[in-house]
Amino acid sequence: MTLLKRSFYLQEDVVDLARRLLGMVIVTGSGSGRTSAIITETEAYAGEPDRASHAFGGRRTPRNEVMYGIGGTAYVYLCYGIHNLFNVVTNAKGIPHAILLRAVQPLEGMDTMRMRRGGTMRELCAGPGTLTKALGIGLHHNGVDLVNGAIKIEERGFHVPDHAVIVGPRVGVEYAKQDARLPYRFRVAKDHSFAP
DNA sequence: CAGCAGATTGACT
DNA sequence: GTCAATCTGCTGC
Repeated sequence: MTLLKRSFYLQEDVVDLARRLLGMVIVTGSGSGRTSAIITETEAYAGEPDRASHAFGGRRTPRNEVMYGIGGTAYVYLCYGIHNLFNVVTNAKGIPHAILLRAVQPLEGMDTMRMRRGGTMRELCAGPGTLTKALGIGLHHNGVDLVNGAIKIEERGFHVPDHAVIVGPRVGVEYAKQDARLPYRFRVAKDHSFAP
């Protein structure tokens, strides 16, 4: 297994990076609270020109400030006042690209995840708000370094072939007018099984 | 400063 | 299917 390097996150094509994050493994916590999961659904947010992005038109607020930081940083924000959503910031400092994680597949620490989710019998990590809860990601992780911090993303050889990838428009961005239907959402087909 | 919509979820009719 | 929960930031008075 290989920790993704800074150079991975500094690449310019955020849509291509969103596709390539599929099959990567996100690791959080430590000791008995260690949890990891395979990334199975992502969405790209392409910075200032993208009407669906928090950084559209160069918008800069306390909330989205870390989007303007260097690639390889975590952007965690509160959505609907309730849910923590986790994004990977990409590209060079000053370019607010980000990739939202919408779903992951539990790999290690499922008992811990279930506890964090309040013992629910539902899917543990099937949405952007639930996966952060299962992985123990909160607002205190906003701005943490993914290359050398409390959250890591690793390449473990879970290859996702193109035929197993479903590409489509992003969810919940109907307000974004002409950008609402861009094919920036990537997800692994449900029947795909990961084999290293 | 009030009102409202939002990269959502889960409980209830 | 409907709706409440409840924080951030934008719009308009």
